[in-house]
Amino acid sequence: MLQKRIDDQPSISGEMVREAQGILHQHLKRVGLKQTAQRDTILRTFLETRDHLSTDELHRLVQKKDAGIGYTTVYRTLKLLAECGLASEVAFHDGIARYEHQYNRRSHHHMVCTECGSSVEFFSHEVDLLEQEIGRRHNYSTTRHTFQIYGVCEDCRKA
Amino acid sequence: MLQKRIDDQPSISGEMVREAQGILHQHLKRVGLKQTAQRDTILRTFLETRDHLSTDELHRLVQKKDAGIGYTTVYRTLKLLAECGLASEVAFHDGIARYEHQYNRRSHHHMVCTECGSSVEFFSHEVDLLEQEIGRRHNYSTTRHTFQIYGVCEDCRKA
DNA sequence: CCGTTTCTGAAAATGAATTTCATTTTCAAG
DNA sequence: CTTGAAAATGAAATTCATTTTCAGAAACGG
Repeated sequence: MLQKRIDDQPSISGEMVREAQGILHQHLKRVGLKQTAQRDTILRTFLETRDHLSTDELHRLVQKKDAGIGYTTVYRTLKLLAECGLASEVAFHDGIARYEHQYNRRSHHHMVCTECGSSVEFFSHEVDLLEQEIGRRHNYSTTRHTFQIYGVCEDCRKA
Repeated sequence: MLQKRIDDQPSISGEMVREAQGILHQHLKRVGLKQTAQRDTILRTFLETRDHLSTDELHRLVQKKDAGIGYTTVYRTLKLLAECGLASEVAFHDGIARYEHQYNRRSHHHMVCTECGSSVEFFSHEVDLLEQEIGRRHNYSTTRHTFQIYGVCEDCRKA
């Protein structure tokens, strides 16, 4: 699935992979879980993409590295990554749960084409401020928000 | 499920029900479908609530009026209502699709308590402007957006 | 090493959403 | 009014992503 990014960075560095792995290992130790080759492979594969991956898509990528790793383990590891802040779920409203990197990423949002499913990321500090303001006004302690715009991209309008 | 509203109106008037029914009937005719007692009952029941209803919840309410109306028909009618702009889907990220009135409602958003599931509605014209601006900037013709804030409400913080 | 705890992955279960299909109803033309 | 073609209905079956189960395998503190 196509995806434009506003903050295109060079692909992930070995440095970042090591740091992320450290975060995962620390999290595992903290909650009394074990560190395994599968979990490391899944994390590495996840970090190497810059897409919004469904469990199924990540599973497919992981299998290219180690065909023995099953869907279930990918599913469970994505939950772990979300737990320790390395990934976060992002819902595009098409019935499939997707995850994206959270580590070292600025808060951002998505605009999704309802024709072809491609997406654009954008940043808006205003939205972050709005979360705080609304929370204050109604006495919620806010933790996060979702903001998505739906529409039709230029290419699909032409076709 | 508790729900605070910013724009509490008196409950729906007979006038509005008739107008909404007109919109539905016109839509049915336009796409070559037929008007039925079930569809009218479902629409009326839907309009009488001020909540975010799942198909299942609406089905339960509808059955109080006509126990013969099945889940499937409610499901299909909700899609019809969404098609003609009387309802719109709103996802609270708990795996259940919900619908709310769209007819005669100002554009609004939700803040949801992740502890008890209660929600507050709020309005923010800024968000509407943002949709337009981002769309223009990236050449999308935007149709809608979703914006939800998640947090913990005052009551749940106390408990 | 050893033993206990956790992990793994195939398969089964879950559950909301959607489709199927036999029957019933609508509605417009005669 | 009929009438019959098209659509609607609703119970049941299906789909499909997600989640759980369970028996064997691997991790790691002692």
